[in-house]
Amino acid sequence: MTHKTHDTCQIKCINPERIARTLRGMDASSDLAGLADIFKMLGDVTRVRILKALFLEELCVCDIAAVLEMTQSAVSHQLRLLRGARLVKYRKEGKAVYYSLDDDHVKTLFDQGLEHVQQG
Amino acid sequence: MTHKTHDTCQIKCINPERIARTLRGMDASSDLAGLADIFKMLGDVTRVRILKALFLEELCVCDIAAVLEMTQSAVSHQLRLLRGARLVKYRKEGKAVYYSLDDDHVKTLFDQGLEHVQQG
DNA sequence: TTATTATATGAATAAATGCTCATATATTCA
DNA sequence: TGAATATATGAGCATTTATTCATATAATAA
Repeated sequence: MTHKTHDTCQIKCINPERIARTLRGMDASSDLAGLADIFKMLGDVTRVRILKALFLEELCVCDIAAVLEMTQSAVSHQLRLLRGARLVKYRKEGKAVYYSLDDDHVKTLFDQGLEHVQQG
Repeated sequence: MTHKTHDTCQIKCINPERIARTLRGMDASSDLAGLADIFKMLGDVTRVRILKALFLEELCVCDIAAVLEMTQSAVSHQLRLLRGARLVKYRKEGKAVYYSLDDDHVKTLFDQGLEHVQQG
């Protein structure tokens, strides 16, 4: 992921005008790295399954673990990432922590993604 | 990524009915792994930048490399993945290979993603 | 208090991933 | 033909990442 590119393309390029034009368009587009991060967050089977489960029903951590047939620890680690991305919210009830979709934010993210890739 | 879960959740779970209900809903939802793969493909800055550039203009490989300030090799490797996901198409012209967005397929993917995560 | 239960988290590990380097495959041109 | 150009690709490497294991934190119950 983070091999920094040090040197510029050495190849004699075919069409400098096209490159310049594209570069101007690229500058205009704001945060492509942030956009990639959004997709990266959704690009994991476990996280997608968790989101799907939470779409169906509010669940505590050990319920999610049972549904996915995974350890509590693995689920908890992924929930932390989803929390960080504000894709899920939670409430405490005694010892249990109940997670649910943060619907508005999920929708916002999708709209952003759609908008970006479809028209710039 | 591929640490297979061997044993089932050992914790005494809080609500078996909720788990059963959720499991029925999960079964109904088809290909969550495929859905995650779609997002994974879009979850990389280089690939997002390539798609953005190709949204703006049809470009040959060395043009893309110049725009992104990356090596031809790095770009070519990513183009291979994008080709495999049918997010881009290409045509040959002499020595050059011109890439462009496979718009219909990009749109289809987004619609699928949206549909899946938003309602099931 | 102590024991139990539910969750969170740091460290370690294995697998995946993106890039570089070298090289192979076309294609064009002299 | 041989040289130059454009692209593709395999191997190797470093980084990232998802999981496991052990343990910490917090809440409840005895």
